Amino acid sequence: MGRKVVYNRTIMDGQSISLQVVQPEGESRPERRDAIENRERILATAERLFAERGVAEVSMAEIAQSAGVGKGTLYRRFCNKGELCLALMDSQMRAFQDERLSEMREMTAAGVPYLTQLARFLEALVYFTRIHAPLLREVQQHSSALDEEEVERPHFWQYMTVHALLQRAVAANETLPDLDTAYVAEALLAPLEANTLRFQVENLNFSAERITAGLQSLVRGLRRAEREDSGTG
Amino acid sequence: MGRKVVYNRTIMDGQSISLQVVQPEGESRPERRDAIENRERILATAERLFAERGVAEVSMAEIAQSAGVGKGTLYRRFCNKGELCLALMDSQMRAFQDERLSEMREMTAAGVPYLTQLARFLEALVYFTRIHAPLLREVQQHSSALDEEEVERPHFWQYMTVHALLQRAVAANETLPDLDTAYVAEALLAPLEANTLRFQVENLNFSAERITAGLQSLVRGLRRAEREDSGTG
DNA sequence: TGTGTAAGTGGACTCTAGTCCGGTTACGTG
DNA sequence: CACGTAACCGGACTAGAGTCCACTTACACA
Repeated sequence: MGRKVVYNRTIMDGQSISLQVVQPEGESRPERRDAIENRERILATAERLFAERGVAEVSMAEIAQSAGVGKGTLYRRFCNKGELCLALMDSQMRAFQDERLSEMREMTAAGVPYLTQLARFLEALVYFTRIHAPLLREVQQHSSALDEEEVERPHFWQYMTVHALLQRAVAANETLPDLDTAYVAEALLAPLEANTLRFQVENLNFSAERITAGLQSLVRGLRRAEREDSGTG
Repeated sequence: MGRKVVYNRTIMDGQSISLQVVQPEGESRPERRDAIENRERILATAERLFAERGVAEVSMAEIAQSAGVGKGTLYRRFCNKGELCLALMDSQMRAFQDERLSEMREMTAAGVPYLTQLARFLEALVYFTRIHAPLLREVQQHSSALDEEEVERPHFWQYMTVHALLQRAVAANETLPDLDTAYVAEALLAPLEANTLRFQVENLNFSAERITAGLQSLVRGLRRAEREDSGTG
């Protein structure tokens, strides 16, 4: 029942940001050669079939058959369809994380306010999520079912990042001091859930720019009004 | 493929709020007696089984069998499990809508700002959603799959309400004038999606009070800063 | 090079959602 | 009361997700 693959996670401590990669190959024995070949064939096949007909229209059985393996083999590597989808995005998710982290380091070095960094992060996330929405939908569908191990859920690092930025914004006096950073992080990420975003883009015809602007207006609302501190004591 | 039951919807036009109930019995022929009996037996059975073992643990086949009808009969009434769940909540959803509408009328009459009304609406919605989360999860799971007829999706009235309140807040000069009310309404409701709320309550141990407070801080952020209008032109 | 064993493999199996369709029955109409 | 028809009914059927388990094989070690 536990997941077979452990993905990388972003770790942001109080002072700095680091990327910690946890790989399954750190274990005792290396993967068997035939297993590696099969895994790669599975991924290549899934990618091709998904591209041809869409993620939702391709069954796990079909992927297995097309890849020339049995269902048992497929499920040994990927507990469910979501995990397979996650694996297909893995390198792009790593790249995205790396880009965000270095961008934030640069902005921090340049003295850009944390709330501005947050707005920028959300903007980037809008584009990333929109592009990968079909795969992410599958991923999130399955991860929401798992109660245990929230830390391992694929988008925990998004939450970590937003939360850390909010905490720093509070520490830097950019917001009201009693902001509930943990909840607000959840609330800001909720409209970026793949399903929700897809609905907004495809059914409501919201553009990515419009969504970004809307999120930024919410972030701006967190800002302590500049004249407030000279007001009623 | 179309839905068998049409539920009530809240209609908020520019000036007033009204509740429009659309009932299937407005059609040509009344329902057959045996059909009515079966429907009631199905609903009672489903309610009992859900209470005993949880919504997710009860299959449609089991409901049909326990109610003494075939699967075909069950699906004739309720296109999917979500619709069945929706039917089980119907009276309570109507009551909730009525309460909100009359509350808002009173508040408007008393001159309560629209953003305050919005905060109050979201608070009530937190409690409602939390209580009905198991059923709502099923409902939302299915409605997100349907692309067409967004107007009919069960929570459209929530969106309508929030959107209308935001529009009035803009008109009443309570917010910045360029607020994207359509998007912000979506964004404020996203963290109240049943799945999301359940995760926050059960896995993160957020209390309803905490969630309400967090949402209120976001709503407060929409408020135009009081001293702003005397500032830079 | 032989061997033990843990990892890998395939496909039959279960479980559930949802569809289909031939037979049945309530009920408005004459 | 007879009758036509549209609504109703039940259960067999399809299809997909995920599980299970007996069989096979790579590979570390002797």
